[in-house]
Amino acid sequence: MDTKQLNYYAEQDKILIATDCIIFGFDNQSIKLLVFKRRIAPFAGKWSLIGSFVKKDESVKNAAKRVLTDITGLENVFMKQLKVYGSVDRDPGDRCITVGQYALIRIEDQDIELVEKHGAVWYDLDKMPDLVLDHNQLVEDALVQLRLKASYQPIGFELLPEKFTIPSLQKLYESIYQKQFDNRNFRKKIIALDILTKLEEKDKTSSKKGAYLYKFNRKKYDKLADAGINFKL
Amino acid sequence: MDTKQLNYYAEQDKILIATDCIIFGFDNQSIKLLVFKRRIAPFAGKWSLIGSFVKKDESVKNAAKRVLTDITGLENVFMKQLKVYGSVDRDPGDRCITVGQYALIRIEDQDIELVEKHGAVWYDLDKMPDLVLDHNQLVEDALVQLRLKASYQPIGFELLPEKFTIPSLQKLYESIYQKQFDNRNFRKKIIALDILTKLEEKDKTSSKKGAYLYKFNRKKYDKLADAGINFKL
DNA sequence: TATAATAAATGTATTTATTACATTTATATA
DNA sequence: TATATAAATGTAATAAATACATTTATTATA
Repeated sequence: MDTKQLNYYAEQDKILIATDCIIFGFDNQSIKLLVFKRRIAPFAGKWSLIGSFVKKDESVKNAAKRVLTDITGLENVFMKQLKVYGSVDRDPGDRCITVGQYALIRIEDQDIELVEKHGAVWYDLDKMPDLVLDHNQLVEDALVQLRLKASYQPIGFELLPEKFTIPSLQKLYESIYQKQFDNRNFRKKIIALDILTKLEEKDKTSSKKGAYLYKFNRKKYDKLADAGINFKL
Repeated sequence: MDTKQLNYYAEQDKILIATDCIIFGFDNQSIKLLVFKRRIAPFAGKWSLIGSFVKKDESVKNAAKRVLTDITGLENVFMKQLKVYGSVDRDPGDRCITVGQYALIRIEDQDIELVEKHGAVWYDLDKMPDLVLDHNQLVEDALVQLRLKASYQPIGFELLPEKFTIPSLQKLYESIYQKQFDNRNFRKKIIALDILTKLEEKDKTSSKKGAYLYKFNRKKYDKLADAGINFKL
């Protein structure tokens, strides 16, 4: 760093900065990712994460929120920074760094028309098409991050409907970790967290007996999210 | 995202991008942070993290490496991305986003002359001066990150000398978490990780009895760092 | 040369969490 | 009323975390 003054900023290189959203959604069966076919050259027509350049008068965070709202119609979505991808030649279009930001949404809440209008498609993790640039890497990193997050914070609030069953919460975890858990132990563990409120109602869409619906206790949930847990499955 | 082609990139805003290093060091007693007095306006003369603008022809990672080497003389330092700070008005100098990157170094390895030449100073966490811009926030976030990292990966390799004692490893953890641990349980737990090799030598600088020196078993250490642990203290 | 002072090293019993594992229950439909 | 289906439940065994006090090796000093 030099000792020049005042117009030091003016002498520096300016660079394109983008953000790409890794949009996770859950439909009570499995976790999915929203991607679309890129519209701009190079690689127009190839599968891509959904993103945008960051404008000079908006924050990096708001750029991602704008993208999310444009595509899904949703506001106040849970988003978290993943990582910056800043290598010199990651984008043949021009020197451009991107900030990966992942979002967690309830698929049922989306504005389907908007999503379809943009040609965006939900893919299961094990059926993801190949993506442009370093986007496969972003997805892989986001999954690692999501799994890590799930191990020290409760998850589900952002991905499940207001009322949900324990079997569907288990499906969420199984889908994130891509493995099966023992239902007795899962139930025991999740109930021990003391963040669920059991309702009288049952959901009978997936069995004759029906499964009791639960809600998250938002206060306790947030408290745990803040304090951190040790959730090993 | 629009559907224009080819020179779409050319129409986008370019933005200044910087990186700021949160440089953690350990001197066998406590963990410290390296800061210096900022040289450029605005806020010249105020305490600041050490950083640089990212040049068009270097990666974000290499910009941080360059800073580290310039200041400490060290190469191949452990560095990890923390977060992007991208709000519109974080820097009154100009619209500028910064990538926080934290480094772990052994203080004893530094090139003291270089460090002093730059007017950089090591501060204990509880004695840190107030920093410019959002740098206090970066430090706070880096600490949270470091504690999180320490809970799922072994740490110490990058911060301790090649040979070290268990009491000094404990001091490192205590310094990071800013609390005391029971020495019997700490020893039990760290030995159970099976990443230490006990040497015949003793270090007698801090007691008459002397404490046995240990080395990390790099292979096992890396394997654990990769696989992840559950290190709760 | 014996004694005091200092930090290092060590073990155990108790509590808590994790794991593995199989049966019964409620309900809709045939 | 029998059948099929997923939901709900409990326990014993093992492993991990915690709380806690004494002995040891050595140097410096009386």
